[in-house]
Amino acid sequence: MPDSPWQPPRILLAVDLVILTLREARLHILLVERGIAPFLGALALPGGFLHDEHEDIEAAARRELSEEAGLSDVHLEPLAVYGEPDRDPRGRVVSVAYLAVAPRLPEPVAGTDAAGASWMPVEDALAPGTELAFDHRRIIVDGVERARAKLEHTALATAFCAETFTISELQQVYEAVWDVRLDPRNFYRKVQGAHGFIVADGPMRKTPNGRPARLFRAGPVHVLNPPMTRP
Amino acid sequence: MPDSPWQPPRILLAVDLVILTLREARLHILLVERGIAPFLGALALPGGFLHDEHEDIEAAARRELSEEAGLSDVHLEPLAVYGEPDRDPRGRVVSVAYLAVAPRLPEPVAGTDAAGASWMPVEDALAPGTELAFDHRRIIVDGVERARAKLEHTALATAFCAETFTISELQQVYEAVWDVRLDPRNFYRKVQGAHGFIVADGPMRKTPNGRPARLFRAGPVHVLNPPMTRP
DNA sequence: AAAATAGTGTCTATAAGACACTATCAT
DNA sequence: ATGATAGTGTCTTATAGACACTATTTT
Repeated sequence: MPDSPWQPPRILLAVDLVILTLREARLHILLVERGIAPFLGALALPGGFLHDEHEDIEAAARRELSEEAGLSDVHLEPLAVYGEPDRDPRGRVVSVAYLAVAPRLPEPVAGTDAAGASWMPVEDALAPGTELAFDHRRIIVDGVERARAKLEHTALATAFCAETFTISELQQVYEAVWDVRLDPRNFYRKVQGAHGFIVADGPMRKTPNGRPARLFRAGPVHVLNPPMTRP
Repeated sequence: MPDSPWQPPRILLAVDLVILTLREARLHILLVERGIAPFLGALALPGGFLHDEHEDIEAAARRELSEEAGLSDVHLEPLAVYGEPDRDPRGRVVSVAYLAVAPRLPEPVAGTDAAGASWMPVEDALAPGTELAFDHRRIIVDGVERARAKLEHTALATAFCAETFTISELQQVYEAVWDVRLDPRNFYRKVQGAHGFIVADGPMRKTPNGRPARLFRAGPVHVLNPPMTRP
């Protein structure tokens, strides 16, 4: 008697989000505390399963971004796929990870699903003592490394800033993500030399302390030329 | 009465392979002609569905590499995920694309599943007149762009070469993938200056025409420092 | 010898980092 | 005035490309 015809297996598809922002000049990531097994109580990336068979994957990522983090209109890009057969003890789950970058914002909105989410310095999140669910440590490492690399030759840094920003605020982004100190004077000329990276936003000014700085906004160019080289 | 509890949807997972090599100093890609609908008769990337629920995704890519292309032991790395809801008319299929780079090889082995596969210049594959299945044109573009970018700061170029190679062979890789002409003398010094990129393979020699060249093999370093900059 | 490719040396234009200096604010 | 940050100018050094030149082979 003939075998029943071979059918490809069906698997579960999840999205996970590495959401980065800057707080107090340090790189932070948004993590949620898991309320159910497995990894109950451990920290995890915001994310979840595809809602239905026809949902677009990036749309699912934006939905989770909104539901779990209360964020919209932030930079979002595919990061990688994580599909090890045993990465989820409940069964075969393939996850598409996204990298999101948000400007400086207040705490995750309490009273929403985002209430369980909190910003944590990336350094702490990756410290040996921090218990992270699934393979999320690896995903965070990959996401941070992606951000570091993209700062070099794309305008990603502006996604960490508000609509308008000063050059020294932009410098803080580079210093926090790369974890280095940069010379403000050379940084100033370098960032100005990358055509279309940033454009002046009127002769407006601002006053933290010291001479007021000119305000800029993200320019039309997303690929930096020349690139910002890491020391 | 209560709704039945929500269950996440299950989807089909495929792998697709962008397999690049060098033939006659031009960048080629391995394509198969589809023998079944949809896109019957169109060219497509080698690939297929996950075999069973427990198969590792990269293992599936290597399996297809062997079954459809007769290749083993070649460079293989994840490229991206393609999951548009309507990318496959048969239903929801999410594909994980891989980039493979093979050294110069004879034709795909006839008499195997690879018989239907053939090497084609990338330029021809991407020409407007070429009919490609699914979203494979986009995947090829992404794969080639990935190769171009990785040549700059990794040792990927050596994956296009045999075990040992001359510096001018390595230069041909860069010229074909980047589609530029490079000065052999500056290339020579530059490639030598990237520590650990290539190492001499004895004082051996070789004879195409002109002075014999020294032979090298891939060095231990995979991240180039300084990088090979594109003109 | 001529042609061809391998390999070395050197010059020049440019870019990157160090850092002195000026400008404009708060106190 | 002092301190702080913004912004400009300049010098030095490292690097990328142009290209002359030597070396070693085949025909």
